Amino acid sequence: MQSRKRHTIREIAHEAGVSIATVSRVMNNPASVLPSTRLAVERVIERHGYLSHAIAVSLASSRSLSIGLVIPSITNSIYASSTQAIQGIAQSAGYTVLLGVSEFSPALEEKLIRQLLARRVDGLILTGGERHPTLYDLIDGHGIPFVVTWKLVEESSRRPSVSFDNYKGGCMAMQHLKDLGHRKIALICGRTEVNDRARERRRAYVDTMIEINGIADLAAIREADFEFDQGRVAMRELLLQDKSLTAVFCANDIQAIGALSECEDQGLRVPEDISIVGFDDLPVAQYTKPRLTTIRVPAQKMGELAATRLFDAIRTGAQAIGEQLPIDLIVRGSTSRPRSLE
Amino acid sequence: MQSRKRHTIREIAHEAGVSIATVSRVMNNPASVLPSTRLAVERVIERHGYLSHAIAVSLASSRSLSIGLVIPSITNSIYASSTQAIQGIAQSAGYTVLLGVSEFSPALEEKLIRQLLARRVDGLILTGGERHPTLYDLIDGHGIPFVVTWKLVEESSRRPSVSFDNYKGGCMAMQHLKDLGHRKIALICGRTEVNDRARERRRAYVDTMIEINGIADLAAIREADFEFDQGRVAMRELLLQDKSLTAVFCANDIQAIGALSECEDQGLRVPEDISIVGFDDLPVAQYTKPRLTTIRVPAQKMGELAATRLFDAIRTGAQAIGEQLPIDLIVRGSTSRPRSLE
DNA sequence: AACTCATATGTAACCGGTTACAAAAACGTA
DNA sequence: TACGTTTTTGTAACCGGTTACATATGAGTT
Repeated sequence: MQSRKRHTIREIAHEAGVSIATVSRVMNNPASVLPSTRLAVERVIERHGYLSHAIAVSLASSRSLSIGLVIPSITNSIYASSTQAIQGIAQSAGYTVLLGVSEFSPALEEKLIRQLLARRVDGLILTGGERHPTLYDLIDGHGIPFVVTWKLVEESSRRPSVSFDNYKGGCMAMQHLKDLGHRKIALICGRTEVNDRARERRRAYVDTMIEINGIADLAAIREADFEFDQGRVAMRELLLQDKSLTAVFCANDIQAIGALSECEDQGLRVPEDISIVGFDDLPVAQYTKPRLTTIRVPAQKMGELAATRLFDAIRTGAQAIGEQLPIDLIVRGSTSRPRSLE
Repeated sequence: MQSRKRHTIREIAHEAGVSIATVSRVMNNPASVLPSTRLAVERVIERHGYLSHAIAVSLASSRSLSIGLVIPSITNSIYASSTQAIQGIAQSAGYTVLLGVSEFSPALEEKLIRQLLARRVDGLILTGGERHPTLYDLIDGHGIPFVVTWKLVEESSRRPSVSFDNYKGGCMAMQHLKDLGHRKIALICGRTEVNDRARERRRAYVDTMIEINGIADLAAIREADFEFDQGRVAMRELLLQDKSLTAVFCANDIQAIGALSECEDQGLRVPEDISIVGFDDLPVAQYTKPRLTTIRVPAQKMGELAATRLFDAIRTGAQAIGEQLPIDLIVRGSTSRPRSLE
């Protein structure tokens, strides 16, 4: 059908015996062209398998029809599901998603954001709210809308976030353990120095521990990467350190599953000997043994809403509108009253 | 620092008192500019937070510095890990990844590929090998290199694939069950009409069953989506239908975990009462109870190699070079000899 | 001083579209 | 038939860079 040579609008126009403007119209606003002309042009386009040069279109029209998405990781399936949702909305709006993965590195994230701005994305979806103010200035300077996900940002900051409250979620998890009667609770979470979501959850842990015991023992905190094995190792260390532990709050399900597995390997029964609460409610949390008590976060919904709000902002030219989404404690089989209270 | 107004190379040039060509050189080939001039220009660039307009750069230089990646799903973490690998390689080569998610729909996939071609990606990474020949013609017509992943394509087809052999993997899994002494084996797999990987694995099942029993019972095959719950439902149906089943080959780990959970709920012990083999070796396969016997596929390695080969092809202008990657049977706790042979 | 040659910079055509505006064609009406 | 309107099409400036080529500058040689 199509030959090796790349076709341009001028060639199509010439062959159809019309001007380039007419070809452009046929592609963008067919109703504005006489049906007979349109048909003739369409035939030529079809015959050559002509696809308009989206880059040239972007340059000329100064709309890129693309948005940038920066996430810390894809393999952590919790980000995958919001990404998938964003992707779906963007796709059906005719937008392409330019993906950046920051691997939890602020420097890399900044580089990616610059790259995306250089590509003149029409909008930006970011993960987490913590970054250097000049980076926000840079984004503002380009006058493109953005929304922050996975991290609630105060209204007043003028940085719209479509997210849930990580601190609140952490409190719900901890409160659950407290209500069950646990006092000796440890924490396994992500690396707070590069992850403001983990930091919020950790803050919830600390505050609740102070509420319970008047003091929070920092030695009962383990920070690690989002991998099953890291959860396992952290759990092992905690058990070694304090035999009297009755519960662990794992600030994400991946680490919780690792911890769960370690307990089992050590002959500890969950929840009889030790209770475990996760965070995220990954699909797999219903398939562990026992099933995981966890905090359900609306990852997919958040992705959809973030994308929707971003497109609204792109359309109206105003700033995106943030929103706080609800979260739930999902009680399953991995938590119960501690032994001593049975 | 930077004002609301967008800056162009001409403004920078004017302010630095040089020509636009010089600014362009400072950005692309600093060594070709006198240090004093360069410094002056860089200062102006810095002061305004100027980022060159990547779209204009692409148009003028006819390189987009982007590649397209089309996958059927992100949430299935097996695609996530190859995607992450591709992303990493691309990023460090200064390329941006344009992501398309086809949701296992051939029509949507075609639309996405057209969109990516229109955006003039410098190369394309596709998932699976099966698509309409005219679509391949379209890609060839644009003269850009591509590589197929997740599906081995015959050398002769001139469609380079960086992949492993799904059929072989299926045979390894089935052979394992056969060697253990199983005869009544069921299959749970993906939807073969839209997934050529599932089709290959299914073919392996059928061939091995014929090898074992002289015939393959199609009633023992369940096709479903990649979700835990679908694996569970399929397993339930199979158990209802044939009590004498001693093993199930689940052509992916997600469904295998669902099936495992269903067995447990029904009071069947794995592997004593029933053996289960998965496929993919997701990280979580080591965290089920019992741990999952499965086929390890080199998802990450495949992503890295696919990207590397694609960039080689982009650089040389030749077609990409395919490669077959090895796979392994990982025997864990979910398989054993059937009861009758104990 | 005159001439070469290498290096640094500038000029302008070009990449492939969009779109404001002008021109032409078609239509309705007095 | 002539004229004002509306509809359809064409012309050309523009989007913001790259890059081939031309020109200017300066060092080195005789």
